[in-house]
Amino acid sequence: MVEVSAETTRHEYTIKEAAALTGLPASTLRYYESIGVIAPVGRGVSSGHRVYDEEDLDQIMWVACLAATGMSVSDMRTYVANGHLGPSAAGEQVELLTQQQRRLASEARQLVLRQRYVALKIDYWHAVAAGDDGRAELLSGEARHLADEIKRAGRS
Amino acid sequence: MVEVSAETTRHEYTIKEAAALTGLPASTLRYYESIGVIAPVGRGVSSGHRVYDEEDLDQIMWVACLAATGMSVSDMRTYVANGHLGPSAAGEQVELLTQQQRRLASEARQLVLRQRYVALKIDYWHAVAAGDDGRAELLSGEARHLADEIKRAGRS
DNA sequence: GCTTTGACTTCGAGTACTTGAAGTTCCTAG
DNA sequence: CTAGGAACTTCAAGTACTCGAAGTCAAAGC
Repeated sequence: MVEVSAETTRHEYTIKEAAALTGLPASTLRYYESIGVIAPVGRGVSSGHRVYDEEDLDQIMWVACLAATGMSVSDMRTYVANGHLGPSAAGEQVELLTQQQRRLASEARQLVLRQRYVALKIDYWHAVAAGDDGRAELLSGEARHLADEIKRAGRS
Repeated sequence: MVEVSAETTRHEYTIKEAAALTGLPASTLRYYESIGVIAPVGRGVSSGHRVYDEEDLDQIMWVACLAATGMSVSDMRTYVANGHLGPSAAGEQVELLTQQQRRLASEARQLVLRQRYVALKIDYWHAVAAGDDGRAELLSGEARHLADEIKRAGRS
């Protein structure tokens, strides 16, 4: 069907793979493309399906960083249009990726707290079901304390 | 203007105070009330403004916790409704919470992989900026390998 | 060769807030 | 007592996805 490229092996990805790689859902990738935040992606000749290459992935990663730092889509569009995107802005890329790294770390911390909170609540309801009011009371207090911790972590 | 409280001090709060105490914006409190996630709040007789008491605050705290764990509003509504039923609804509560726990665990796995990916991308751009094409190539390959891993994890 | 399965496509509607407009009401100060 | 401003009210529209329906395309099984 498709003849093999003679020289470089060009890595290509489906939208699902691109989504897994960049952390953005496939629906969001389509949405971003439709509103012009990311450049139009190439299509498979016969299928019409989106085909992402490494360059696309770098671009999406960059946009994902902008989105993660709380930039609105209209601002992102402007920023991307102003040519801040691409290898020439490597320094800027690193800075935003570092920011993204911090955000992911914070997200991970919050996730752990939430997991503990949910686990606590499950214990609580088990205690209630077992009629152990003393233990239920204790766990309820613990959950409340943890809720405060979650809120504190969320503000950071 | 000084009210003569007969016995106990009844704590009452404006929507702004309730927002500050529970961590949810005032607009969200109004929204949650309008869709029935929290019970209708009492109103000032002459002003028509919302007046929150301690019980309201407890309920909102609880809903804020559910929201923080990423639960949908319709699930929250069910959950809160069941909460008033006491121990008899414990089974359903546990089921909902266990579902939430699984979701959070999967999210955590994805997060770790994404952190590694971003770290790799930072190293990559450092290498590009330094003109170290060999290292850049190497890191690019590693990123691709990690991409496969993320792809595998995404299927679970 | 045909059919089924599954991933992709677009498009329009739904979700969970969020913001803005326009209109009260509360409070403070002159 | 009255004027001004902050804070509240509702309601409508905007935002940034997110989902479901209906259709297309390609490889695997019979």
